[in-house]
Amino acid sequence: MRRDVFQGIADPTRREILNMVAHRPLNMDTVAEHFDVSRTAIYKHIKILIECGLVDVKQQGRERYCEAKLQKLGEVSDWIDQYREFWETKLDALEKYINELQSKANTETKKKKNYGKQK
Amino acid sequence: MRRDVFQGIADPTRREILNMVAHRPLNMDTVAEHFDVSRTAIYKHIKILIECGLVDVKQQGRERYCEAKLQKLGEVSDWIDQYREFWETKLDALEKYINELQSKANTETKKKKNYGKQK
DNA sequence: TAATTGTGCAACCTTTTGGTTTCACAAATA
DNA sequence: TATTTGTGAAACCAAAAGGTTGCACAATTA
Repeated sequence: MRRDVFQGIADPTRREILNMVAHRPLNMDTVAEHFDVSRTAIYKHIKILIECGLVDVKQQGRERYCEAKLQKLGEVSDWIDQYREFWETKLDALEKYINELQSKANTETKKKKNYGKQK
Repeated sequence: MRRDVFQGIADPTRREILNMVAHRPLNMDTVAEHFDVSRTAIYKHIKILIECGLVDVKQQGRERYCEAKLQKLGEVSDWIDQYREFWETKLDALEKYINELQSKANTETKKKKNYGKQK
C-alpha cells in the first residue's frame, strides 16, 4: 500500500492527531480519548502516520509516546511551492497559457512543453 | 464522500494530472492519453479534482478543457504553515515541549493547552 | 450520409480505508 | 497477589477508491 505524506495528511482525523502531538508528545490513549471513535481506530491512524514518517513513537515504561515529525510536511510544502505563482499572481491556467502563447508569438521561440496533441 | 483539497492531492495520478493542466488547459483525452490506465479511470480522477475545486472545465465544441484552479492549494499551504516553525527551527515536538515547560516553570504561567491527562 | 472523434455513464470488480468487537498480555498499582 | 491500565493484534465488516469493459451519443470530418 502507498504510504506517503500526501496520503498521511489526507484524512481529517489524522490531521487532528498531528495537531495534538505537534504541541507536545502524547501517549496512545490520551490521543485516542480525544476522539469518539474506538481506540483501535485511532491506533490505526497513528500507525499510518508512523509509516509515512510524520509521527515517531518512544516507549516509556508501558506507555508509548507519539511525537510529531513535521519535517516531512516539507515535501508537501515544496510540491505546492512550484505552483505558487499560478495562484498568487491571480492568473489562472488559461490566462497564463495565453501569456505564454503571446510571448512565444512575439519572440518566435521553439516549443518547450510536450503535452500538446501531437497527432 | 469527503471531497477536500487534501484528499484531492492525495493520489499521485491526480497530482500528475494537476501538473499537466497547470501549464496549459488540456482536453480530457489529451490528459488521458498521457497515462497507461483507461480513459475512464482518468475521467474519474478529473471528476474528483473538479469536485474539490482544483480543476475547472470549459466546454469548447465537443471538447472539454480542464484548467487548474490552484488557488485551492492555498488551503493546504496555510495548514502546513502553522507547523513550519516546528521543523524549520530543527526542533522536534519533544524539544519544543521541553522548551515550553521550561518557560512555564520560569514565568509561572497558567496552562493553555488542554490535551493533558486530566484524570 | 457515413465514419470518426471526444465524451459520459452504467455495471461490475478488487483492494484499501476506516471502523468495530474481542481477546491477550505485560506493567503499574491497590 | 489481584486488579487496573496501556497497548497490540486478530477477525470481521461496510463503504470508498481505483480500476475495467462496453455502450450511447452528439459533434466533427471524410
